[in-house]
Amino acid sequence: MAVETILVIDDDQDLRGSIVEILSNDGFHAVGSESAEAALETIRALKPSLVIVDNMMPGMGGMALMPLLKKDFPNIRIIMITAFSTVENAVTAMKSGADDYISKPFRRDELLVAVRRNLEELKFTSQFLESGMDDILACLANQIRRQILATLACEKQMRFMNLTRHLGIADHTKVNFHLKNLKMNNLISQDREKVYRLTAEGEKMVDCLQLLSSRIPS
Amino acid sequence: MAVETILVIDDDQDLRGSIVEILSNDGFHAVGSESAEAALETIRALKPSLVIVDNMMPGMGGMALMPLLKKDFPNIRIIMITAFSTVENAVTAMKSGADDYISKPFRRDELLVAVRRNLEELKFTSQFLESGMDDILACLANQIRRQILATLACEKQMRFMNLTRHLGIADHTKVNFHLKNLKMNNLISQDREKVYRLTAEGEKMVDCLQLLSSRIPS
DNA sequence: CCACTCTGTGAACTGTGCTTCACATATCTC
DNA sequence: GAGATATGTGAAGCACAGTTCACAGAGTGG
Repeated sequence: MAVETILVIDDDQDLRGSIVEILSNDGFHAVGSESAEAALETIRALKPSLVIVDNMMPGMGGMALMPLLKKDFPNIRIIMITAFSTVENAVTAMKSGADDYISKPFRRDELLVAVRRNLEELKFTSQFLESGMDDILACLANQIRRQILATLACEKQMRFMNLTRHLGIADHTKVNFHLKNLKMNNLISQDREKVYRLTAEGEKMVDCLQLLSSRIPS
Repeated sequence: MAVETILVIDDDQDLRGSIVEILSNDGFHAVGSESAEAALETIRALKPSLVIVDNMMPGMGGMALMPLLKKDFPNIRIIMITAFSTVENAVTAMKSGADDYISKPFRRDELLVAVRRNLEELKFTSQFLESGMDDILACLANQIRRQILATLACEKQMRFMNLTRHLGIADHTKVNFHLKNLKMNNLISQDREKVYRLTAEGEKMVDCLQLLSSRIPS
């Protein structure tokens, strides 16, 4: 999370150099690549957050590169440089998978604005991809587990069979199954005396659930 | 959600009557029942929020009633009246599934405090059982669906194939599957021009997810 | 009109989450 | 120490979510 790396792909060395320079001066870690083919390796090595690519290049153009890129690195943002400011170019750029585009010729601040905007959006969307998210949400998407959390939030601590009776569930192994799940997700813990409690994270989730339930239309 | 209904089960008519009176005077809708057997029908009919039951009764005692009750109506709270204030009685009461207990003899305010506390906790825990909760959370517990939500939150509106390319997913039918799911849960909508957008509820969920992700430890 | 993209449906397959049952160890109580 | 209760494991089965594939009507552009 140090500095954002940006890869600039353009066969025109002058343009490429000047883009890299502009970005570098603005505090980004910018790297250039003179062809799409060469870029693929660089991307694999550097894992840039953002790629700026010219759509008109000898060999593989930007249009062809983008599907490949999106497929292997879905969370890399792509800004395409289109030849001239025509609606048509813009549309085709977006259609082939670009997240944004700028048209030649562009000013320094046009470039920087586009870059910053896309990095912002990237930060926003990548929040939703955080690894733990799936597990936590799947864990919460079960009535019994939420009931357990709610109960522990009220009673602070509880033993196994006590909890089972409290929930009115006949089969204790069923409760055990869900307790294990909650434990795996670090929402509850069990001390030496076998007493179950909410963890700090568990309490946070209880808060979140309360907030969520207040937002769900009845 | 009008007035909370409370069922009082006690074979002692004097005690039962006075409890019902105390509760009624405090604004609750209190009903009496003279045996556990008779109570079961009343419960089925009235769906009370809370049941107050004496554990020493001819016929089925409170102890025997509670597992039955919890099984059929897991979200009814049970307060047990124990004969005398002994630790032993309290423990066995809780062990057999009571949510709370009061010991004879008790004062008016002891009763009311216990009733209010349990109704509070009931309100809290029943939030977590809301029907829509399972569906929404299960819907959010999927990376692709969250990605779609995030994308729509950024771009406001998007067509099908545009979205598909943006996500970098090769198989469009896969995206379609998740879109359908999101639509079913009213998080996104589609107008006549086939443009997908977040619904109001979808936007709320995006907010919730953002909040959630900030609370999950990296 | 032909070709191509867009948008979507339905069926087959697969993995996994949840439940249930049978059984195994502790732990407590008398 | 014997019997009950508490706590937990592991395997079998079921249902369902997610993926993939084959296909099809609707639009669109040349």
